[in-house]
Amino acid sequence: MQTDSALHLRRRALTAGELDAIPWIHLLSSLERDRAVDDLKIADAAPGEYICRMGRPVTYWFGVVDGLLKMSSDNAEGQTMTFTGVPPGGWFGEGTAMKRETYRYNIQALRKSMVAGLHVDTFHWLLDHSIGFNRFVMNQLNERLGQFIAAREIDRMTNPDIRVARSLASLFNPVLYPGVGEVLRITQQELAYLVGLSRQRVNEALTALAAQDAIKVEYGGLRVMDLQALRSRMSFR
DNA sequence: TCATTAAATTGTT
DNA sequence: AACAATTTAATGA
Repeated sequence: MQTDSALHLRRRALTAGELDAIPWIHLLSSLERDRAVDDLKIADAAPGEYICRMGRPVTYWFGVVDGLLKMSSDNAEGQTMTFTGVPPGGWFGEGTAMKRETYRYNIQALRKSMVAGLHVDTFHWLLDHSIGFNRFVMNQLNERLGQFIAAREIDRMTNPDIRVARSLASLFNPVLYPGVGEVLRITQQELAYLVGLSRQRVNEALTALAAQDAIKVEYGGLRVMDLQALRSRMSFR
């Protein structure tokens, strides 16, 4: 299905819109920003294509400009476990980039996406020079920790409605994914892949959530009406 | 720009 | 898993 070759990042000038989709770019001084922009590469990822694979040495710190990615890992039995989706505005791999280790998970495009990459060396240079960048990364690590703890809870829930609600809530996380905003572009099929349910069941759960005015179901996407309701949805049915 | 057609997505069984 | 209904994207005059 997908080729084995690494994602091909090409260098080109990013448009103003693409730069705006990079949340940390505005935290830099003009000097730092010039250096970052000069190094930034951009790539299109086809559906199913791998952005990075477990065990490969870290070369880039990645961010989603547009589209939707899936973060997963393969356990000892060879089964694939999905951790989370990565919507626009999300950056990942900072932990491994800091330690210059190998990727600890796979990142795969769920649909045609646009991915930006910052070379690890530049990533380290920014850590050494920009306080704003450090703050961003620290905040990022902290927020993701919270998200992964929440993900463990989600995994232990049996009720599909709640699983869908909580998974959605984490995709709408404004700190980790500032590019998402009010409307998350995701099909019910894609959400089904992420949550690990059938599309039918996801559709049913979404209809239920819409009936409670927590979300609005739109063609090719979902609109949050009440993020708090998604987060705190408890089991009662 | 509009009308037609194909493709994607959704709702339902 | 299959189907029909609906929405969007693509095409070409």
